[in-house]
Amino acid sequence: MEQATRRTTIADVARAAGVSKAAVSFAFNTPERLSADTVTRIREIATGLDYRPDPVARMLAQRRTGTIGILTPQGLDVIFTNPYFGEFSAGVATAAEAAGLAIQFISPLHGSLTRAVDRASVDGIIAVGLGAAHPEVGQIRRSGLPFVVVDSTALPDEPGIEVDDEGGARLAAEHLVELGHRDFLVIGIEPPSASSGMEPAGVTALRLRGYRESMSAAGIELSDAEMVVGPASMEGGIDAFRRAWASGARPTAVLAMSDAMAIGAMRAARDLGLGVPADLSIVGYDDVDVAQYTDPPLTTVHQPIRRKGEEAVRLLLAGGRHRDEGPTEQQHLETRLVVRGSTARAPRGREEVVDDGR
Amino acid sequence: MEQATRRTTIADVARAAGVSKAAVSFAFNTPERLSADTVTRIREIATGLDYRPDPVARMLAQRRTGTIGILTPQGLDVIFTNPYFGEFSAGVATAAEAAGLAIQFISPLHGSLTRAVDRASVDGIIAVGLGAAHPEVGQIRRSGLPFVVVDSTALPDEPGIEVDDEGGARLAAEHLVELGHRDFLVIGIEPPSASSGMEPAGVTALRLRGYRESMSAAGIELSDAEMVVGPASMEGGIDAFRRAWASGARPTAVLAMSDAMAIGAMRAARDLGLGVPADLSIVGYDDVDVAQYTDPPLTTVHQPIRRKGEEAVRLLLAGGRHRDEGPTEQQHLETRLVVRGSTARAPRGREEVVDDGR
DNA sequence: TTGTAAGCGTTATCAG
DNA sequence: CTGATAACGCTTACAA
Repeated sequence: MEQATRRTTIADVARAAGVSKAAVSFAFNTPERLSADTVTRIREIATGLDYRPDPVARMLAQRRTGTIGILTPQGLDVIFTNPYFGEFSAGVATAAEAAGLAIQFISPLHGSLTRAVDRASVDGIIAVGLGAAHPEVGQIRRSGLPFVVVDSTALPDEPGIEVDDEGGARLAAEHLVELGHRDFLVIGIEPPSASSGMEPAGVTALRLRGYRESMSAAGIELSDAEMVVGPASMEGGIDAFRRAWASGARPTAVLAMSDAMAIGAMRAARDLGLGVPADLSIVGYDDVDVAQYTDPPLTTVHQPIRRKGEEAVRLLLAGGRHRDEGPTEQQHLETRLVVRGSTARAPRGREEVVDDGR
Repeated sequence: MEQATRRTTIADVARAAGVSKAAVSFAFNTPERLSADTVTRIREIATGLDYRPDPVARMLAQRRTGTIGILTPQGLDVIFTNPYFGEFSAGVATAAEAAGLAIQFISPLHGSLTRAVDRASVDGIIAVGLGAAHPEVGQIRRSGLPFVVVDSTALPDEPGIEVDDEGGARLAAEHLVELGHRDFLVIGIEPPSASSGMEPAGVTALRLRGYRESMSAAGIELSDAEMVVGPASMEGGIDAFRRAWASGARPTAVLAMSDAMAIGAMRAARDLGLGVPADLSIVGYDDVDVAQYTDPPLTTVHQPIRRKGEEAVRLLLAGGRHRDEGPTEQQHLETRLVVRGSTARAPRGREEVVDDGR
């Protein structure tokens, strides 16, 4: 994979046009500094020679790459196939493109995120799902690169985008409680260290708290046995539900912390002969695009995923955090419940069993 | 978004260690060329000064970026939210990571793909879904960058990955014919120029031919009215089916050229009160992950999406095409039908109406 | 208006 | 075996 022939350089054009390299540069970047006809002459010769400035050389000279990095502790293979992340990236891409910036994914290289950060040539970083345990935050801060964090509640000191995870979870559980459910199964997202999960442990804690608030308001306590975790994927959801079922859980409602897992759980429940929502209600989280296309359509907590991405870029461009700089900026986004078809009143027969719920 | 303080450069380290810049470079890249203790001394000083080589400078000097580009005529927003592309990218990422390469998306910048190509700093390009109408192929070829094409049947002269699109389509239609269906609706992928579609017009033609082959083998001719196109997304599928329905089409089976569209069509059909597969059978194309999780699970044509990505990288690394070089290499991949729950025998009542099929 | 020359931070060449 | 020195290709003060 080597370049075959030598590219035309700015020197070639300069020589051919009988001008200096600077003139050629000006002809492209600051035409107003040159006489109109010199500009056209240079440009003609340049196109004739098929000259295109080398982007790398330009980056070095300008000391900017025109690229912003999306940093994640997960591998690209899981990132690219995760709808939540896809939509987030789409948001980032939209805003970046508008600003004329390219985007680059920074993901563990041969297992090392640190190495990946060192090798990445970007002007700023959007770190998503970084936990407090990730030393990369320090690394980035030391590097002096502006950065913002997303889905990283464990890093309250960093500038970043916040959404009301707890509030959303509260709404989800409340909805179920109002429908008469008392036997729950919570499906959480496994800590990022496990490498295949998509969202950070940070939001897991927050959402769990939200669930609990609504439940205890109704006099329900969630036991440890009523929660199971796994990677935020459809397979993860299937697996999680099966495990819970195998260990005796017989919920009438499940609260999944990601739509992907909710969809998986739905399939697993069906495979076990349960009707959704007749026998089992399911509420997801994120309101990913596909949530509208499952059958039944998924009741879930909506969060503005794409906007999160866009705002992250905006915040980064607006300053992010410079090394040793002042107070941090935070951006808050709303979350709301979207009731669709995967939830219904708790089944009659089961409702009896409720009170010994523990 | 500017860098705050100056980074430590190789010169700083050299000065501090009392050696030349070259020595410092060697200490990291070719330690064996230096005496053991000089190496450790230099390295200590380097880490003490928190020195990390500037990736851009390194790229310029080495004249390689360590990055391969994924080129698409669609915008990143559609790319990132399309499961087919996500899985393909995941494949590319896997192989790239193994080779220590980063990946970069090259997508129209302010509407211009050409501009994006010029600005991209990559060592090689994987172009997906480029039609013959895209002048970028010439641009890349002229640039001397190695490249391979994927999903670009219109470019038979370029090295690339081929899958048996036609054969897969044949199987899909055959399956339906065997189930007694005679009234079809084909949902195709809209030409790339329309900008929101995901897959190229090239495969549309190929798959259509496959459908037709199986049908005419059964004495069925597909009329123009029995085909509708749209962007390869779920919304595209909904819209396509609705349009067809509105203009009077009453098929018992639909052949969708992408799973996303098939899922959308399924939803649209349901919304119109049709049972799937009782009243309407649906076959998709691609066998994207989600196809397993719809209800009913989608019968579809499987193609090895991730492997396509991996093979593309392998082919690129193995040579791709250099400027003005010899014969092209091609890679062929299989395709097969996966029968799941979205297809069933044609409904009795309808089967009568068949023969006036046009 | 245009040219000169000094970087930008590495790696690679080539004497010592 | 080391270590100056020259690329690498472009931008950008500063001169002319």
